[in-house]
Order: sequence, then structure tokens, then C-alpha cells
Amino acid sequence: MSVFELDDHSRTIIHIDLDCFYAQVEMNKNPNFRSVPLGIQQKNIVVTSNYKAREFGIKKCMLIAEAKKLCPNLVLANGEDLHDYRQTSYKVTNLLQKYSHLVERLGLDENFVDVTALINEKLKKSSDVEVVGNISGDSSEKCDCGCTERLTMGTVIAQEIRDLIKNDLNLTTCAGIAHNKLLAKIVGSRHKPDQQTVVFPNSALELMLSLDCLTNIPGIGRTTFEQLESVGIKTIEDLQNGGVKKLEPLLGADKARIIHNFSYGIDKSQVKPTGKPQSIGLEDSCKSISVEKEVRNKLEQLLNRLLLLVAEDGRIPKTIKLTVRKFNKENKVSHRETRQSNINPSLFSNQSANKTKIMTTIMHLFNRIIDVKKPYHITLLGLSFTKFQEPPNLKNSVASFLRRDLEVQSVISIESQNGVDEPESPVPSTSSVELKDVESPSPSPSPKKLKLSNLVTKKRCFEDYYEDCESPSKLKVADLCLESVSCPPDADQDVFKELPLEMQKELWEDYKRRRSAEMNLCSSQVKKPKPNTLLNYFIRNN
DNA sequence: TTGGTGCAG
DNA sequence: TCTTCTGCACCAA
Repeated sequence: MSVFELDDHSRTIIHIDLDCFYAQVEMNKNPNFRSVPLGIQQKNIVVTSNYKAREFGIKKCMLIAEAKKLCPNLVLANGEDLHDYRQTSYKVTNLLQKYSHLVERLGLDENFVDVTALINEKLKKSSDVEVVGNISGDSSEKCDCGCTERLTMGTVIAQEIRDLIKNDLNLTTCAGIAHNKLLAKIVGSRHKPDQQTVVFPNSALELMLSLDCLTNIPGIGRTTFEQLESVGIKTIEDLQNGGVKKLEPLLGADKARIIHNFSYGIDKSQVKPTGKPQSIGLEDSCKSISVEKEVRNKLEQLLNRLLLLVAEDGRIPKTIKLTVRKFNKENKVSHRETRQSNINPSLFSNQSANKTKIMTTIMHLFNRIIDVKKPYHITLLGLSFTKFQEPPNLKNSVASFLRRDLEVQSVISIESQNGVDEPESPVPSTSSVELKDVESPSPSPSPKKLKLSNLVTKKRCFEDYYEDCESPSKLKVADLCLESVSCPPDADQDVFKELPLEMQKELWEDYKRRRSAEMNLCSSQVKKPKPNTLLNYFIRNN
């Protein structure tokens, strides 16, 4: 039996990739950018560009000077602050979650969606569909396990998803459709921009062998590539023929097996729903800082921006981490040093008073890396918060799940009410003020008033998502879940999969009951806020 | 747990 | 010539 026959084709995965993402966001903010070659600038680098600029040969991470030489009329937009990109990115993920609860984010511009459940439902009703978009390789020889029909239906759904993203957010995307993540990601980039491509299992090997460099395989970066090269592995065929045993000493058993499987187009990894970020950080590179006052200034700026991000997130961080990159004469690799320290969560109850205390901690960390009595040259400073504490009353896993959805929605609510072009407003405020606002809203429009209406919008989105299910054309993830045995979002998926069917059903029913109870609770709270409820907690931390 | 490295977009 | 701004996984001590 060949490796190919051992592969499992039961899933359907769609990989969605936003075309030149930062550039699209900037073009939506300023439509004048659409008609000109546009580059997104971070420091002295063009990190991405629109397709007009690419016609001049502008490439990712090209120096500004070089790019200007190729295209003197290149217009530059500063993209050092990722705030707007992050917001838009979450809107996309949010749209995708209407198709499946299995949505995994990869960076800001890519998402995997496991649409297996949706497809099985759709195929029950009709299997009379044709492939939409491009097909990779020769699809005349078909597999008879049913994957042909599933993947074909996958192309229909991929087109629906891309239309939705285009209509709702005015963003074009590429999609790859396949029976695993690896193939979906690789095949999606075959036809760009604004296109989609499917690969059927019989063409998977051909697709893998068509890759022109080993670094096109996810997980093989510069270092791994050089390691492999040093033992004579230079092509996909080398990777296949060398066998796992040859890879193990270099990569370790796990990575060796994964990469070896990848070389055959086999990928058993699951689409892992992306939760909240495990760290929230900012960094700023610079030519050279060698004075402590400058260090402090830069770190204060970073901290101010970071506190806004953390306030948006709503959780309370327990650890702060400082990153420093020193000037390196050999200029070999960008070597970074980090130091971390626990912080008292109570510092986050009153913003302004405690910024000073947090700064003291940060400077203490700085002194652990840099001896300020000696000369130093710093080329990058970064701050990040890690190890977040879930706010009280939300320890319950279902509540956490609900809260996660609300937070994704909140991104949309804030923007739809503020207007996309408006600069971000300084948000953080103390809990007591917010709470008071809800109980007795002020008559004049104010930022606080705005938040109250945000909350109403949040609640509305939330209800739409779960309750507005009367239209059969509007597919909701809740619909699917009610008809099949899904893994409750608060359960460990790996454990769940091992359980007998009956137990799975029971867990799912239990989750539905809890969800229903939670919904009623949440609903009544919105209409009539009470102290120490889920809702109030929300407001306090907004 | 801390800090470093590799990888990703 | 490994550049920017992130965030995650994994490894070693």
C-alpha cells in the first residue's frame, strides 16, 4: 500500500488569503490610492504594495530607495501601526466564523476554515454542483471516497465566502480548497489575485513536486533549509527519498515526521480555532539609542499605546516582557534579549496613577539587560504583556466562549459607529465611570455614550448570530451544530474525538442546554443591567 | 518559569 | 543585505 492510499480525504479545508492586505486596507481608507502604485512603509522598508506597484517590480521588504528607483511615482503609506490592519483582520475572521466554528488565523491576512460539517449538510440536499474557479493539475482520475464531491462543494462555498468578504468589507481574497491545511494553503497561491484554486487528492503529489524550493513548505525556513542542504537534501524528492530516519537527527522525531509527510502532501493537523492572543506586544526599531532618557521616552510611548491595546482586549495581564536588540558589529543575526517580570494586576484598575509604577518595572528590566554606566547602542525596543488573567465572573467556560464572540463583534461595532476614517480615540477609562454610564446614560453624546450604543450593537450581532436563523439561505454555525455531533467549544477537541459517539452526543446536548441557559441570562442582563454580571464586567473592562 | 531561536505573514 | 512588526511553538536550563 502506498503512502498516498493511507491518506485520509474526509475533511474539506478552505484557506483564505487576503491579497496585499495592508495595501487593500489603505486603499479602502483612501480610495485615491487605488489608481496609483502604492507601497506600505515600515521604517525604510516597503513591506507590501498594491498590484499597480508590483508591475514596476516592487517586492516585499524592499528598501524604500530601491523601490523609488524602480518606480519614482510610488506613493507611500505608513504602516508601522498595525491597529487598523488588526481590526480589519478580525472582521474577516468574524465573517468566516459564520461558516464554521473551526477557523484558525495565521498572521493577520490568512485563515483556515474547516467546512467539512457544512459540506456534509449541503451534500445531503444536493450534490449536483460543478467546480468553481481553477483546478490544480489533472482531475480526470477521480478518487471514489466522496472527496471529489466534497471538494467540489468546497469550491462553491469558497466562492460564497469570498463574495461575502468582498461585499461586506471590500476586500479581495485568494482561496485554496483541499482535504488538508497544507495543500489548501499551497494551492491557493497558484492563481492570484482574487482567484481560487482546488486540488483533488490525485494531484496532491504533483502539486508538491512542482514547488521550486523547500522553503515553500510551511515549517521549513532559512535555518531548516540550510540544515537539510548540509546533508544533501535540496529538493522535495530528496526529502521523500531520504526517509524520516535521515531527518530525525536534524529536526527531532516530531518535526521530521511532519515534514516528511508534508513532502507527500500529507497533513493530519487539525484546524485549531484561534482563541485570544497569548501575548499583546509592540516594538519599535530605531537607528541607535544610547542615552537612558531616550530609552525611557521610547518605552513610555510604547507603554501608552500598549495600554490601549490591552484595554481593548479586556483581560488583565500578569507579566510584562521587555525586548532589546543591541547593535551588533558582526551584523549577523538580529539577536534580541528579553527580560520579564510579574506585575501586580491591581495596577490595571486605575490607569494614570500606575503608569509610573509599570514604567519603574520596565526600567528595572532594562537595567537587567543594559549596564547604563557603559556605552551602549540599542536598535530596537519592545514591550509585551503575557499571561492574562480572565476577569472574574467569566471563569465559566461557556461565558468565556460567549465573551470571545462578543469581543470579535465589538471591533465591528466600534468602527461602524465611529466611521472607518476617523483616527482611533484614546479609549481607556476607569470602571466606575463606565458602570455609572450604563445605569444613567448622560443626555449629551460623548465617548462614553458611544460605548453604550456599541454594547447594544454587540448584543444585536450576538443575537443575529445565534437566533436569526429563519432564512435557510443564511447559514449559521449553530444550525450545523444542532444537526451533527460537534465538539463543544469549551471541551478539549482531542479528548472529545476519542469518546464514543453516545458520549459525544451527550456532551453536545449538555452544551446546548448550558448555552441556552446562558443566552437567557445574557439577554436579560442587557435589558436590565445588574452589578457583577457578565455585562457589567464587560463595560468595566471596555 | 525564563530566555532564546525559528518560523510565519 | 535578512530589513519591519508582530505572535506562536518549541527547546534548554
